[in-house]
Amino acid sequence: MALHLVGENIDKTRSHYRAETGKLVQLMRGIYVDAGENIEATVLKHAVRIAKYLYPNAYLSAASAVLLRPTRDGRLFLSGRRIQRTRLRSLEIIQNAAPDHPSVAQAIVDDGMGEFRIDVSSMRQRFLEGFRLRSEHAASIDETVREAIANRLIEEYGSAQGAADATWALARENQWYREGEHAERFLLRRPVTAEPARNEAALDLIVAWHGAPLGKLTHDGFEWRWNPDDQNGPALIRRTAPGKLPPFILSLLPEGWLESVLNDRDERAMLRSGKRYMSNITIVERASDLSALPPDILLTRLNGFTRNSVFTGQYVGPGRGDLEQSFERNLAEIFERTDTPRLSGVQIKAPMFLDADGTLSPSTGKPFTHILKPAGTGGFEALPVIEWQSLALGRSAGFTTPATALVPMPDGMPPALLVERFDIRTSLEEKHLLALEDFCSVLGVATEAKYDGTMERIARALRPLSTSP
DNA sequence: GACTATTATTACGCTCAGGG
DNA sequence: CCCTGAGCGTAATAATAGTC
Repeated sequence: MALHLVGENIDKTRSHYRAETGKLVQLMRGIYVDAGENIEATVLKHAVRIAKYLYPNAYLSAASAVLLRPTRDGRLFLSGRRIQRTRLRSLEIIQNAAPDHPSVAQAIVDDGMGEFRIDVSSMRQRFLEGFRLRSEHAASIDETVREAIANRLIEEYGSAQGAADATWALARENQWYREGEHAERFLLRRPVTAEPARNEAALDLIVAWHGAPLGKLTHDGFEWRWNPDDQNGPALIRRTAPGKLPPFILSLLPEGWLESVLNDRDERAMLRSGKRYMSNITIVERASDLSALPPDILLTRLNGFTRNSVFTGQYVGPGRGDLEQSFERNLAEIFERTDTPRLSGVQIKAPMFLDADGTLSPSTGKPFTHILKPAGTGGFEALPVIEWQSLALGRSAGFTTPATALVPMPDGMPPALLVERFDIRTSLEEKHLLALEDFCSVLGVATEAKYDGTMERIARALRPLSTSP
């Protein structure tokens, strides 16, 4: 590792000591490089990382937003609150003042020291930046790059007029009227040449509900896009914040324990590593994958294998094993396969399948009919029993509750709670199709803010959506 | 762990080049 | 000739790397 940043991968005392003993060379306050290596090359290689370290609030703009590295002559373009020029050896970081409401997206950059995220100008923003007057940023966008951006915009918005309208919307917000006008003229004047430039990092996923495609979810390296198919069913997935993952999809993604177990870097990696989700949703890369996945249909009911609220079938899921291996690690292993359903929610849960002879096994490659909630550790051992108790109380008070049972667990573990899914079909002929949506996705609230809501807020959000308020 | 020195941030004023 | 926008410098202040 050739670059050392105080507060990121080295601490201030160590960096000072190593600089004093000649092992490191200080370039600027907080920025060090190995003394033995080619300093010029190191600076240029990690230019974006250095820029983010120095100016955490600025975003990459103009040519740098396209390249995600400095230009050939060593210039890196940022936009932020103020104008600032910083020179580090052969690298020049040029910052200009950002407009009031810039449109930025996140890009993922890997300079050999690991991936990190940085804000960059969106396509529309970049296009407008190219028409700024007397700006070095604008000059960095040459004719071919401008042409490429225009093509991407036309592709994204369907037509030159659509792209011009979208660009105008952003221009108006920032009072960049002159730039908006130039951009429109550029888009409408030129003959439309169809040369779809595809990004290697792009992702093209099919989202299906009960096995039938609902639409396409694409990621172009910067932003998510949701394109629904023509259909007459309910609009299950609404796109609220442009460029972001639709909240409905976001609410299906693993969180808490499962998220840490899967160890996926971001939403893209998560969606690529899993195929099956709650609410009868499948997300796959190829249409052929859809038919290969088992349909989630409830054929064996739990009450057939329950006596006195205790499960009487055979549990063949993961156990604790010998002392070395923990149950959580064994459970995590079933999620290594992409056809194991993913569950949202913070607690530990496992997707299970109950077959006709009462065998309860993980849903890997099998239908997902029941949810197993094992006991936690560190004071949460009794949670399944408490949850079972609450459901039983609710049932006797007249509430409709799903079928539940306590499952005796192997290796001396406390019992787990088994809950029957009520959102899946009970036969192939069944015409009722259900989907569940949590209020995070209805309200468009980040999953971290899950427990911050109020009843009033929920009621207000529900009223305009409901057909029988 | 506490003090010192450097740098980002902010506001404001000045200059320069285009445009009307 | 004036107005406007981009870029730069300066001074005061806040944050934190550097130093002991």
